[in-house]
Amino acid sequence: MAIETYYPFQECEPKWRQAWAERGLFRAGVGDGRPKAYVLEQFPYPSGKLHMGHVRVYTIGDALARFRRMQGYDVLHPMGFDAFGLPAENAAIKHGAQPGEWTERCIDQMREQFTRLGCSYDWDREVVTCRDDYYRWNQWIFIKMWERGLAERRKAAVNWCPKCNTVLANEQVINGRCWRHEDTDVEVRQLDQWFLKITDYAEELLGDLDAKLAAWPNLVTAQQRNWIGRSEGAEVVFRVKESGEPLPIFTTRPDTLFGVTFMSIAPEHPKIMEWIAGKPNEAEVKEFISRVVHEGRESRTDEAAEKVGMPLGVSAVNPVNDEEIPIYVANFVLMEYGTGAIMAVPAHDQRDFEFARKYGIPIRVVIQPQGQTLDPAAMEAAYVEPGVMTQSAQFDGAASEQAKGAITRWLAGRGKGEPTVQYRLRDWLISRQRFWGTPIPFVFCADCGLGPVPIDELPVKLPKKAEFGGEGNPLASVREWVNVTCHKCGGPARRETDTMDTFFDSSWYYLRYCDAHNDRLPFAKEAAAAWMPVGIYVGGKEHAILHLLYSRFFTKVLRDLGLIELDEPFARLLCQGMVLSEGEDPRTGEVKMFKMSKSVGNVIDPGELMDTHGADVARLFILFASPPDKDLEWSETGVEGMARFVNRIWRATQNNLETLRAGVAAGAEVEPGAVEREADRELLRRIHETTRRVTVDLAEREQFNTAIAACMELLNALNDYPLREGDPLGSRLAALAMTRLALLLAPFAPHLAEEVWSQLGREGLAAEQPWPRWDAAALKVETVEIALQVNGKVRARLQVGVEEAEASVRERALAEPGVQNFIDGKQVRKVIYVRHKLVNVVAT
RNA sequence: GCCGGGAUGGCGGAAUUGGCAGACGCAAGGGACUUAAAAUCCCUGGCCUUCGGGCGUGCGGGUUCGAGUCCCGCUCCCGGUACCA
Repeated sequence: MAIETYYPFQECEPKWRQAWAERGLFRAGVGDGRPKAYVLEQFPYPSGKLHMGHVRVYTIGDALARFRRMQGYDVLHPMGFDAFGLPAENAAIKHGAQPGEWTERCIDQMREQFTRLGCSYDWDREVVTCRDDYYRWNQWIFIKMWERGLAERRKAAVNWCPKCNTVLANEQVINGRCWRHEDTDVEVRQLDQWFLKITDYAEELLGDLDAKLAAWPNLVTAQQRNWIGRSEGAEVVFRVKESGEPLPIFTTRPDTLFGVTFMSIAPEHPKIMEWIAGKPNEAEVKEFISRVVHEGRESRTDEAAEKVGMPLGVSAVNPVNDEEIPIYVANFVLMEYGTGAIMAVPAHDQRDFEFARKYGIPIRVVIQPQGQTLDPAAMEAAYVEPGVMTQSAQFDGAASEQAKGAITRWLAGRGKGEPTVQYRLRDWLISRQRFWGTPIPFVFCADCGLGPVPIDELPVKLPKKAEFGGEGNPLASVREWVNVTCHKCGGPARRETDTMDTFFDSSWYYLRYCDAHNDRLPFAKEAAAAWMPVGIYVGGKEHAILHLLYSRFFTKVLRDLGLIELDEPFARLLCQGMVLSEGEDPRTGEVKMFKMSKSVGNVIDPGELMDTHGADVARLFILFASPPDKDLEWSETGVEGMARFVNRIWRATQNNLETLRAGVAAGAEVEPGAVEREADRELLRRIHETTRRVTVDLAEREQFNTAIAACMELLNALNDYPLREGDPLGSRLAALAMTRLALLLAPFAPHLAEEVWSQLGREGLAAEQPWPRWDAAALKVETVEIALQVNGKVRARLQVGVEEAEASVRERALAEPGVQNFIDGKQVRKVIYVRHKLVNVVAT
């Protein structure tokens, strides 16, 4: 009989995908009372092509979903497309197509690739954000937010990317540059824009990180904590000497108030122009401000940038001691944070210190380090640590940490200040001057002003066609779309042409999956309650702030709108690492591991990989090569090694097909009590041990690499097992091992699992089998090998009975020649006994 | 600077609660089969060694009978973030 040496994945894989589809195995919520589980991966932008990073996330998610399904859960494992956004619009400009047509083509291609990878999605629930049956609910939610005062249009200094031709959210500005255009500095413009008041939720977003997201990676919660940036301090009301008007500042160091020797305010501060109008220094100050502002935010906010300023010729009065101090305009003060004005304490703040030295402003020490005395003239840097209060009137001698509260209370008692909390988090700017997004459903009427489109007129659909490539937002040039009649007065009105940030779309899509076809609401409350929260969410850490923070915000808003009863959307979060491969740095020529990218020339195409080795080898390799949260180093030889593993399984099946089938026919279940021979017991123990390890790795640890390693060990054990002709128990055992291996591999290599399952003559599909259980009785051994140590070093080993008494083990251990040699001539001080592990003899 | 993560053979990585470091795989060397190669199968392998043993998880200390694992102090690497008052 000719034996097939290679697993014929080309024939097997499509066959099993069809079988799954026909059985409808992946449909969720078919109402049979099984417990529910929600496994979700971040949906992709439909570029048209899966890259290796996609393969990694979706393989991880699919393995978890398949596992839970076999465990008996009713699993919701959906997929969709984050389909609005600039690339489609750029493609439209480049190829002369409409963004919608281009996007739908890409979606078809990607859906095909997902299927080819063997992903077990419930496609009935597909969500595509650029279709009006989805984005109408964006508009609906937006209007509900507006009604609650959570969405508003206002004039503000906003970030503008000249390449995207649109504004950006704060979260989309990285080091002063556009998140999509690393080479493009963001400009600041004063514009009327739509904001979502995420700052209203700052405290809850922060608090729930600790209270409810203990199962999230530290990396993500820490980044969110930083981003929200809560600072406790005090608002202190200084007064302008000349006019008496209040000039509040925010500080986290009220303990240093007596050391204030000047004040700095932001160049954009609205008071400046009032103060200098008609003064001799007016031209000079204006020139300075103009220079600083034009210098650009990027260089101005660089910490290394020189601190420069200019006195305004106006003084402030310090509320703690009525001292008059000069007010400077300074380049490093930000208008957006606090009040745009800061009290300056050169002795205890490094920036103020540098500034004071540069402009000859006095430095007054008000906090002394324990047991030392600082001399302002000799200081080389500000002293920023806590210490003992000095030169601070009645607070002298107190610990500075205590004085913070004391001084704040003193101020509050006199109406000169109060404790406050500042956040770094800014409101979310969500309007974009682009075509390919959800139209913001508002209308401007010259008489009635700004108003929402009535709910029953939603969706406001994008026009089917627009002209791309011209100036500005293409939407604005579609006259018949823009010009409408006001629903209040019937007069002429104009649609808002801004569209929503695509992060709006992705902030609630996971809820839509719960009830994807609802045409009355975004989703029914009961449907969301049935599935939410997402049990495990798999995705990249690049969304640690953006998408994950916005989604948390939306969940809380939707809760407050009464749509759900849920505080946090994602119970667990798994952030997978990047896929790297060897490449050559285009600049330095250095050869090392890089993230796959065209510029480095180290991209591996998943399509080609699946052509060569099949989907299962791709899946297995990507899960095996590295733990999921670490970066993965691509290795062609590693992939080949995985193909060898798959072929070994195949051969182990084919070489003994008759025997294995006979074993299956005879009932491939073997009770632990029924085995006598050592080799049989060993194989049975291995089967159960592997079951245990794979189950624990999947259920509790999300460690696929060790789970697959365990499967490899089981195969090795089976290959070493002396399977003989005419040994019914042996053939049943081997059949059990092989069928078990198929089931344990089913989450990782689903096609292969089906093929082995069916080759061995088992009924049904592997994917619908219950997840195997392990039997503790089969894990039992009669003897274990323990280590014998002398002074902590292993000197011998000993086989001991599992039930053997401690005294007996101690006695035999001491009698071992390997131990005796090392305690000879020494005195035994102590003998440590650890059951089933070791005996350690302490001798000197 | 601050926050988070890491450092284990030639390489990717294991070690689940403080208990035999290096599972599993890759690469390597040797052998079998073959006219030959590929494929496959078998064997070897942390380093050093005077073959007794010694040394080994980034470095230096500590706790412990025992430390990759816990504590203190460093170094380096990766990621995030930063004139945030």
